[in-house]
Amino acid sequence: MAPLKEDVRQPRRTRSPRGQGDQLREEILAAAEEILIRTNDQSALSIRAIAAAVGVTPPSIYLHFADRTDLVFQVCGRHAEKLEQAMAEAAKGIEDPWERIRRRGYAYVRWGLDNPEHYRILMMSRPDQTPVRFVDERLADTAGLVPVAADVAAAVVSEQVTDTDDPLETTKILWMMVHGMVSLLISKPDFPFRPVDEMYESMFELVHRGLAPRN
Amino acid sequence: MAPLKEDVRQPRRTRSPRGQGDQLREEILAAAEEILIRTNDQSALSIRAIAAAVGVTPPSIYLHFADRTDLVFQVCGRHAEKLEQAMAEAAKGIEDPWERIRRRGYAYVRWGLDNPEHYRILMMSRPDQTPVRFVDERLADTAGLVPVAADVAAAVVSEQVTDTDDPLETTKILWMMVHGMVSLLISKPDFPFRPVDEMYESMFELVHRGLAPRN
DNA sequence: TGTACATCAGTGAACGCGCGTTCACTGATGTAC
DNA sequence: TGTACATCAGTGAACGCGCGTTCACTGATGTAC
Repeated sequence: MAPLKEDVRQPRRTRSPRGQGDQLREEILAAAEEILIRTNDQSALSIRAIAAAVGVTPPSIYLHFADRTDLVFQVCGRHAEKLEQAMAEAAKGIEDPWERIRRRGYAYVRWGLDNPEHYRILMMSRPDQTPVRFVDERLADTAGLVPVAADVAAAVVSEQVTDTDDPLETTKILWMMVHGMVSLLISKPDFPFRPVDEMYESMFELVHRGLAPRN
Repeated sequence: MAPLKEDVRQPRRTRSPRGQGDQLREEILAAAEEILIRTNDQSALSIRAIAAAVGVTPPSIYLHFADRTDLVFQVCGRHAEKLEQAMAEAAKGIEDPWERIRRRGYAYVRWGLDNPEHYRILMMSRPDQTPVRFVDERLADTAGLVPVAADVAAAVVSEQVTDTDDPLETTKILWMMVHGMVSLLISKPDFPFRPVDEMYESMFELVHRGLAPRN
């Protein structure tokens, strides 16, 4: 075992003025965020490491979070919102349902690749290491499934998609596909894949043809 | 932290006769296997837990494995072979390339769901926690990509598939899709998915239509 | 205006845990002479 | 046939590590009277 410990201890933080105790809370979340991005390793997110990064002692963390799990989950939550936002942003102003789906999917893939460790916690972790709201049906909102399902339904109406399946179920299949792309790229960074954009277009094209009505 | 430690310590193992030292090696791998299946948790696979399960002291492990990583990777290796075998088995005796692809894909999904923690180690872990041979291009053999690519090529020849793309690249897309299905089902066991078989058929049908030539 | 007191935002030291790994050893069994 | 010796398959005790968490405390700041 390497006994090395990259110590990013900050100088001791000056105490918050009375009434502004919640400020530390924000700093803790920000530091956790930063550690996650820098190390790309969830296990580096220890109470002690965070405390050191903030410039505070470990017990201080407990003034704002019940335990480590609570803290990690809150970090997650913040990012899940960003994923949703990214997807919504991508579809904004676009009318064509297929194009909306395409863009949302791409935004999903991009977000995952840009935030690999967040994506890993949210979507690739053991269920007991994932916030409750990301394990069951409530996930549907978070993963942005519902809006996509609406687009699929709209595509059915405009006869761009065959009416063979429940839109939400079709959406889950699409989710699996983009998830497969993101997670494989994250887990196998050295595998000779083509550039993401190309692969995404190939996959989307395939799906497009697969769902389009036969003429 | 729960101070509980499920102790599955076995009675002390009787020493192997002279010349049969390698027997312990097999017992260690078997015990590791068993722990992985029982706990479904890679982190439960500690040197100490394995030693306890075999009925031997921790240092004995080092008589047969360089370190923990070595051990875990060897456990992986064994299972990767089984995955390959399962896929080969599934296609045996089938002539139609598409049907071969369909069966191989299904075998892949099934194997992953039947061996979730093995699948997790092989395909969903951080690259530095995965055996070297499963991170780069050598993976292509292991994940069973090459035979599938051959089937895709055969399908192109028999005009069941449009000749738009490199068969191996198409296969990688297919891999992403089945991987997405397996890994999402593993990570989100409480999410309301339809039964695997149904989902797999939906997905395969979509792919089938997507790759088939327009008539 | 002065002072006792409550509150707030933390600190310091310690707890017990499981972990991978090392090192010197032991004791049975086979082999050479 | 007897005995010294090498080898083999392990053991026992300890190392130092980082971890989450608890507990009694401190010292500045505001508030009540």
